[in-house]
Amino acid sequence: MKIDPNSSADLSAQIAQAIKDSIVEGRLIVDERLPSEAELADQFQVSRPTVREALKRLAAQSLIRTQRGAFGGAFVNRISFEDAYSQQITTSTLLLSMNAVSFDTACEARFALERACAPLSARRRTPDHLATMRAEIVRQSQPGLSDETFCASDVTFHRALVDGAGNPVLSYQLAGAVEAMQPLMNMITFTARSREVIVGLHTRIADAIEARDAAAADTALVELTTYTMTLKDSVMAARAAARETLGG
Amino acid sequence: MKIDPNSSADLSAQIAQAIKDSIVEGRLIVDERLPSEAELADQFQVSRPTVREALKRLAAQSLIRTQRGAFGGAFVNRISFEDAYSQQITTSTLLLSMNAVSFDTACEARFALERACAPLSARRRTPDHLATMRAEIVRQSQPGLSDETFCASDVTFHRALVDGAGNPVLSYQLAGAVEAMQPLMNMITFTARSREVIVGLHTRIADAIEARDAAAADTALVELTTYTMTLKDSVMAARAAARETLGG
DNA sequence: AGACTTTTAAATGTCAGACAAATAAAATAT
DNA sequence: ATATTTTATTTGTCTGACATTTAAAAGTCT
Repeated sequence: MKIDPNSSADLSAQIAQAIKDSIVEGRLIVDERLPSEAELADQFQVSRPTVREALKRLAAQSLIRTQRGAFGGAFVNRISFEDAYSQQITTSTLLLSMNAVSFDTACEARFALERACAPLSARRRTPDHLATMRAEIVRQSQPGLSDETFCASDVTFHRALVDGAGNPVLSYQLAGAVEAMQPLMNMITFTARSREVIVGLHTRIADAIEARDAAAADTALVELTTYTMTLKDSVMAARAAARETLGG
Repeated sequence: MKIDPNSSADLSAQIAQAIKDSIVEGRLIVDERLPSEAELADQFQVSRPTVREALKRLAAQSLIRTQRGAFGGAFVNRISFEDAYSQQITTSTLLLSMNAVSFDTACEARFALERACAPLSARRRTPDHLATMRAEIVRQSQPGLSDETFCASDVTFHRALVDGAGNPVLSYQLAGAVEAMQPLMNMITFTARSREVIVGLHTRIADAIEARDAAAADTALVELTTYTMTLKDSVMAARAAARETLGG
């Protein structure tokens, strides 16, 4: 692990990259202890605060964890799905909220990925997954639900569908797509009528998953996609009209 | 933004979380300048090194960037797809390499997601995407290619297929799944015979995408999935047999 | 001998103060 | 008007110190 003191990059960034490379390429293995901060400072010929900044960069990516006290130190972390989930959700949310992505693009990606999970979910879902879906459908049918609650329930429903596939990698990938869409979905479920339609489609999806009927699940998902896009278009049109009225 | 000095968590972690929340929830917007390190230290009632550790955590997640000099400082970063890609790839690679995921699970996820892209790619692929796919097929047909080169080309081929869908969110999601699989794929393409079959299937996929035939592309992808799993099983069996011989 | 308590050493967490280096605005000189 | 120099601000880095945590080691009591 070498660093270049004359490089334009920060020393702490270079050190973090060097250690990261060691982890990714397997030179440092899970639960292995890194040298102490003082030793690292000595090895890289920098001060301890610089080493610490590098270690904090790695900790922020869940690549290491630190423990205080004698025989403490920095240890290579076995990255968990939970860690990966939350990173994924944060990144996806920011990508969408910073307007780098249109609603259409995000929506298309989300439903394309979800359709990929549906056949697997039809085959492998457990009674637990089904129970979650049914429970959320009941919740969504309650009158007077806030948009936030409705959409949170929507997310739970779809995550149960995805988790039903029994593939943690798919769950991890979809977590970002589904959760990040929630704020965007909030704005299109404000009428009782649109909620009714969504609940109806959710019921058809749950029925199909229960019957292990992949084709029916796919059909319902496609309809939900189409309906979501339609709703979004009408919301946009209504807003444009409102602006027109105000402007004129 | 408040922090609790008596909490068990590090001050720098708390500060990083507080600022992160401000960004995710929109109180800090893209390109907005954060207070200087000295001001932050004052606000949070901590020292500058502690503030710096917090900022480095955020920089590691591409949430902020820093600039030296007068009128420099820390600015909220507009997260780019490139940043998101590389984070995604690192996380996925680590998840797989740390053995949290079996080959079967990773493979299933990868091809399920890829099948989700294929119909979109058949509809929207540009001549550029097709040209990349064809070029990589030619490369893969060359004799004497190293496993690494063959698999790197494989990744490029599949990324062209995915990018053909013209949906950056899908490309971003798939980047992790496809790239992270590469090291695992390396071990199953060591015979000329298996490469021939893979190239044949790639050709069928490219043909289908060129003809905008989504169904044919899907069929070929399914066959590629099956074949990949078969190859992996035979590799595993061969290894087990080799161990048996050595052990007996 | 065994169980409990105290000591100790090592490591991270935090702080204070200083200087270096970069950078853009402001002031100055041409 | 342009080019150069100065200056103030801010991040990057270093040194040295102390606080806190922790587990092993040593000591003490039964």
